[in-house]
Amino acid sequence: MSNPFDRPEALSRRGGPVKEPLSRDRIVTAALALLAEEGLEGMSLRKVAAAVETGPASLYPYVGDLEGLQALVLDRALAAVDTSGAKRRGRRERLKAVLLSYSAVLLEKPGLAQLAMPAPAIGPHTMRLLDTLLGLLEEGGLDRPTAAWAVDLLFLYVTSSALEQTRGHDPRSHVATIRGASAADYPHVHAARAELLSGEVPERFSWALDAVLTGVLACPVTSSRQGSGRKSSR
Amino acid sequence: MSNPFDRPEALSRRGGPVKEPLSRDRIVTAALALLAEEGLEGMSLRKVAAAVETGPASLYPYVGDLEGLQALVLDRALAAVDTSGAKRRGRRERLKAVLLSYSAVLLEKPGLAQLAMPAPAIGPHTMRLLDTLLGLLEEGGLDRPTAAWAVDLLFLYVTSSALEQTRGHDPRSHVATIRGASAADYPHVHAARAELLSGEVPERFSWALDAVLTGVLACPVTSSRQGSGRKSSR
DNA sequence: ACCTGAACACCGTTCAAGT
DNA sequence: ACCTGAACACCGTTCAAGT
Repeated sequence: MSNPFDRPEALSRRGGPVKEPLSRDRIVTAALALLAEEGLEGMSLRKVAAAVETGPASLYPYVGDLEGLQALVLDRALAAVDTSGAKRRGRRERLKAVLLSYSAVLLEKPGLAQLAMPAPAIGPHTMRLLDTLLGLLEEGGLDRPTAAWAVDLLFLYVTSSALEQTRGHDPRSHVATIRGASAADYPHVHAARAELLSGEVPERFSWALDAVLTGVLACPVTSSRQGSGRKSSR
Repeated sequence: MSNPFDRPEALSRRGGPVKEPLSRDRIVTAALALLAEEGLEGMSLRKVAAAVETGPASLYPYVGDLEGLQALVLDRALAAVDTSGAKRRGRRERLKAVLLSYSAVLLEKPGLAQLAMPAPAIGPHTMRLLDTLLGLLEEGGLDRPTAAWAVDLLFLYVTSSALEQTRGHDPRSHVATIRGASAADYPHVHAARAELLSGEVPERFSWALDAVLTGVLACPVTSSRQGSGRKSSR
């Protein structure tokens, strides 16, 4: 019952006050704007409250606690994911297009990937994305149990990859650490240091998606055993 | 230069005071204990300082800021990863054994996966793990460019998977959300709801590792093009 | 009854004042 | 010169006092 999407927001009185009344929608909008401008730590309850011109205590009836607000903000942002993917020809291309759109949305605002990583609660837009991916995977020829497990793997990889890209972390330091790896202590890293640092991000991301999709297609879950799935459909 | 492993720690005077002198090692040990007991937010600079009986300002010369302390704690914890993997027969089994050990270490203490996710800085134990994985991938028949990109993919997946497991997040709510998906709004989720929730965690994790490894083996990077890698060895 | 200012119990980081 | 207590500028959350 901790899912903030389930909790009805407090209603403002009819014929309300002169000032624009507070609402969950207004709060989430303000929070998303703050996130875009200042990143995740800029989106504090106190700053959001200030942005809608009230005290921090007033947000609680509308969005619950900080985690609730974050879940609402994430799902609002994911409304921008393009799940149509209609233009591409092959199903695999459509699948990659949806995943790329999801990744692009996460990368658009600085703190979004951080919010998405542990997926605090699933809202309607996240559900739409999940549903689309499941559909494309099944259309692509995966049996249902494999598609169900694969969608988790894909989500996790794309989200964590976006998180890695988002957090600047001065790639400098990693580069320096890898370049500085001695052949004595870390022979494989030393030998592969050029390759470890090679390639542009989109190139690597695209390769990784292809690798995961290829692997998923080649590893049907049902071939071993799959416990609780009820029907062995198709 | 922000890598805390590079910064020499302040030296305590020879023939120091009566009380056990402060040191980076003592601080990191205390912090790791705090992490184990209270989780990530229990490991605040103030609490760590209290644990070593000093004021919060005193930690700065030894570990830098909070991020520095977190990087040191993570790497210390990763010392426990078993990179030998000697017992298993096949190379793929050895690879999986190392990844499972890494995952197990992350899952042992509540906040570790959170620390590892964005990999703030790479310490010696992380490097050892990276080196081992690279070696096993190359032994397994991957060309060097592919192994270099694959190790990133594997790291990201295993770490984010551990993070997902660690953060309790009351799986209840996700279960309820997926169970409650209407056939009208989310047809694929509705149809696959049993499969989405099926399987034990280790089973799913093992399957995902196999899928990723299979995909990686089937998708050599060099087959397309791989920009900056210098030599096309082997 | 609803709303919210002020209070509470924390943070990370800095800096001046002490030894 | 080094070390650190106290101060600074924040947090999320609660609750009593106001309307």
